[in-house]
Amino acid sequence: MNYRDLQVFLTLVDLGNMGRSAEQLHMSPSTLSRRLMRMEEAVGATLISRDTQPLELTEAGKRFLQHAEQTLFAWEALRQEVAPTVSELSGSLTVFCSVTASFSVLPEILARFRDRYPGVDLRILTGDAEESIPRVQSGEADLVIAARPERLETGLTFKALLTSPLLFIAPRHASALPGLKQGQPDWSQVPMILSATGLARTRIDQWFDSRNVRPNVYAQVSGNEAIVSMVALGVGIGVVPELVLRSSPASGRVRMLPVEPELEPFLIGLCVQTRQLDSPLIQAFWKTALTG
Amino acid sequence: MNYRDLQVFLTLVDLGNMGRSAEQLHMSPSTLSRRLMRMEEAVGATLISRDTQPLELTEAGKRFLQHAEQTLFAWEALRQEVAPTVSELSGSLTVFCSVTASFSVLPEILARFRDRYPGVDLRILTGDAEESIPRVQSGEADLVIAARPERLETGLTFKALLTSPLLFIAPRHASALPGLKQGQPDWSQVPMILSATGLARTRIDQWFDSRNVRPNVYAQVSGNEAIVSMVALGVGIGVVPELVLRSSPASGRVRMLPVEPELEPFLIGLCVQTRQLDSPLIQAFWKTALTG
DNA sequence: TGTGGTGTTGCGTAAAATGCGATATTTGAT
DNA sequence: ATCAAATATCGCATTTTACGCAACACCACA
Repeated sequence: MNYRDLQVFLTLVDLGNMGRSAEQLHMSPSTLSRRLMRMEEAVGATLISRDTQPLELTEAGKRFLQHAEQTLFAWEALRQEVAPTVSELSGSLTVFCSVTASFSVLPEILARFRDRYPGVDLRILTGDAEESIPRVQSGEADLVIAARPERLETGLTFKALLTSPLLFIAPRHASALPGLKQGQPDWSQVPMILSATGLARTRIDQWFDSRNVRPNVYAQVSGNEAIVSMVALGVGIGVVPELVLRSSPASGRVRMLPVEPELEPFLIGLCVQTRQLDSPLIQAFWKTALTG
Repeated sequence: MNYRDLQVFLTLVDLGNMGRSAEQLHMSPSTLSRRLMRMEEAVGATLISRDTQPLELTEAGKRFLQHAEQTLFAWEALRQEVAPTVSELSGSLTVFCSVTASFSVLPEILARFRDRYPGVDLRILTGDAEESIPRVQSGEADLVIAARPERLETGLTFKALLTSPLLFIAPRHASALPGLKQGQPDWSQVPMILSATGLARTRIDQWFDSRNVRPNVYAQVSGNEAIVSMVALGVGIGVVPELVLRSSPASGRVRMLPVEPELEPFLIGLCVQTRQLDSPLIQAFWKTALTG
């Protein structure tokens, strides 16, 4: 039994559903399931009755919940109390974050960091992903949260946090688009809505090249979010990272289009000038982001 | 950070010494050292100042000790409270334990078991290791803690708990034994003190056979403890499991004799009739013994 | 009788913990 | 003062553990 388990249990109780909890905890349902089983074996009793929805705590489970809350609270208090100088860390840190990345990891990292280092003046810039590398190189930004570029310039260090597949999306209903029936679309006909620039565009161009197809580019958009909206309107087919799709309000009016071969997924993570890794502020952020 | 870590920390604080703590916790000093380092990283502060002997707690360490005690206490209370029927387990369980095994694992297992299942009437028999298998087969004993025999009869299940090397030992001083100078002894000359029967004797006989030597057996003894005493008196060379040697009061007057090849080590563990593994009492003991 | 959603299991793989041996440093004894 | 024993830590190879994926069994609901 470890403290991470306790946190996992709290989430599970809170959401009352394995799948959703697994998602929020960034793990697979099977892992979560087995983790709960291990906890139950450690306690020596069933904690959660699975035969109802939402999941329901057993008596032992309620007792364990109390224990978990108390212990985690005491643990956090201890860390706050004992951790030296760490909370005295102060200064200013500029983080550049691509819009795509800001949907996923940014909120969590930010919450943890603000909690741990309230004295640090944190400035967040968001913008197009392709600006990220120049910004960190020029020193405008100390850190970047963005997709890993094809080739990483020397002097930069990148550490992945998560991956997100690049997906083809089409309007869910009314597929009255030229070249789009069932089966594979006719790529030379169907109107495409693509990023104007950036890594996603590079990947897509490569994909079409490798199939010797010249796509019918209907619109070039800057900003992945706009792509989802336009596809939802039925204008054409688009390509966006799954992350963007998931958090888009228009995702319900859009469907995934399976293609072969799949586009190489986005690798989203932290990027920083290697020689800056010694700086206490940057080190603090780096660690906060990497250790759950 | 897990609960096992907390227990480890308590032991470390109690003994004030890494090596001894590692021994008591059945782990290597390096493991213990790294474990402590991990804890310190998790807390965010140094817990124990290493530049003194005995080890001394830092301020953060004292605070953490308090947390560890509270948490473990709450955890044990929870288990007691919540574990179903388990504490109501009652009946009688007869455990046969070889003398060799009784030096190592028995006390710990017993302590845990009595603590967890106070209602069970526990009878301990000790005796020669070779009696153990017949006893469990005949049903005189429900469980056996002993060395694993060469060939395990069908219908029996064995689970190892620890290993202990078989060692040649000689008198520490006054090696005025015939055939024993520096270097390898003259095995046909040097007087040997061996177990009369049992697995140890089988192993030794095989060892001499493989070297085509007929040993000069000075005395055949029943009971490994007596061997240590006789060797200490300077009568001859003996062979005993390290476990016996370590807990013998005469171990200081005896020295190990490195030989090639080494004798195959003893495998000490739990043995039970396979079909009995379903019985709640036996299952309880089995689990208690196996899960630290 | 599907159909979408639930939690669980088998299996191959990736990550973490461990032990052994070597090393640097300290402690104690002569 | 100096040697010897003991102590904690580091590097490396191995074992153990946890994980994700995919397939599965189960349930409600249409």
